[in-house]
Amino acid sequence: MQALPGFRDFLPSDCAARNYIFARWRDVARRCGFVEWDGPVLEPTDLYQKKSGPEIVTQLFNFTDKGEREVAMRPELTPTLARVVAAHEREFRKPLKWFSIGQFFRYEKQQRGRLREHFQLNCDIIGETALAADIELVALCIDIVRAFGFTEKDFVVRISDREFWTEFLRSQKVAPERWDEILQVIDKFGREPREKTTEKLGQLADPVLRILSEGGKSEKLDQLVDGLRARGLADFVDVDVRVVRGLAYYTGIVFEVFDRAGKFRAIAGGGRYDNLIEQLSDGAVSIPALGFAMGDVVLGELIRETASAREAMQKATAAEQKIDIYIVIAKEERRADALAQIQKLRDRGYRVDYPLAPDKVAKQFQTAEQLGAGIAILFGDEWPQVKVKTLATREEVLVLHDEIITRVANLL
RNA sequence: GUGGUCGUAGCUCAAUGGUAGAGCCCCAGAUUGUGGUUCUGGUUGUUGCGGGUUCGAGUCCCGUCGGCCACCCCA
Repeated sequence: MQALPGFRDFLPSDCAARNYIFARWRDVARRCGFVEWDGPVLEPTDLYQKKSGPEIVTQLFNFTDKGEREVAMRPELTPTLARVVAAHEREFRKPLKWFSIGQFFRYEKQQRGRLREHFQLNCDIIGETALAADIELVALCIDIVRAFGFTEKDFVVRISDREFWTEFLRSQKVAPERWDEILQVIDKFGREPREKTTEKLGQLADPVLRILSEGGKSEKLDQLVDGLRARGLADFVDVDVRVVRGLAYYTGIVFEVFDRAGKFRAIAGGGRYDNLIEQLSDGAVSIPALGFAMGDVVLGELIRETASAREAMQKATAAEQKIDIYIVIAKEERRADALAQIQKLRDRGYRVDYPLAPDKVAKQFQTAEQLGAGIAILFGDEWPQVKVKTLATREEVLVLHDEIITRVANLL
């Protein structure tokens, strides 16, 4: 038996890496004033079918439950967020700055960096129309990637604005019903043959291709970059109007994070979705919002393939997995005394381990070493004294058992 | 979902169509209370699974499942 395709087992080292990622996500988000929340892993399929665009539906991990309900494992958090905010927004002062770390699912053939399950950080700002919110969100996104040891040489945030395109389409007198379709074509630009793009755009082909090749400019995008420059983050961003993102609900600024080498899929992506909450609440609550998501899979790959980031992670996870004290029971008749001390040490907050079954002293020291213990305490013939050994220096001192705590406090 | 490619021990990989191996890991020892090194010994495989060709298949053919890559799509 093995795990289902696209689902991962997390062995201790994998879990350590995962916790390392979560810890940095959480730390930076909290540092920026975001508070953590979460929603259900299972949602009504309708939640996604209605508002996320038709593409998403074919890739849902969905089924009919025993109550004949059509349900789906959540593929993303934003629809849930919109629902929750619509229901509870009056309980909070605006703007809300919320983040969440959770597992998400999709049903599609897996590939590298693309599984059927992954963990994602979501950060959203709700109830603020000012561009300052967009700047804050992009800055947070940059700070989070930086927290893993990456620099402007390692990654870039490509920023665009859907309004840039909607204004263009309005100026070209294109019917609003066709906007989403044309944005999809722009999104695919570069992944599709040029002739196919031209054909789909029809008479819009010339102006659109001109913008795509010359690059677009807008006052809003300039202001956004200025805001980031004021924070010293301008080197992390590139304005690139080719970015529109696949989801239909985005209304303004959109952005994606890529590794500079272009080797991986997007590390993160997001944007403004000012109408989504109103749509999902059937017009009951109208409140602007924006957010981004960052997955653990691509980020983890980038960490493992970047020497500095990899070493930082290894150092942190090694330290996290180490224990403080290993208890060596040299004489089984001292086991009860050892356990009494173990309990005391653990109550003091030390990480303490010991052999569950009788074992040779040599083997016990080997185990102590392997577990990364700072010190070993040997219980044996010296009782009521014990030997406290600093493993790194091999120095050993005899202390009375009721002085262990103070001695240990000095050594660790 | 479509196409290509690969699948051998827990891991990394060997083996002209002719008896399935190595290293690492793990376990146990080196006269019984001291760890990173060393030495000795040991466990582990229906060669992913199921058919077929052949005197004989890990090796060739077909199917299937799984991994990887490209497409599709991207939250």
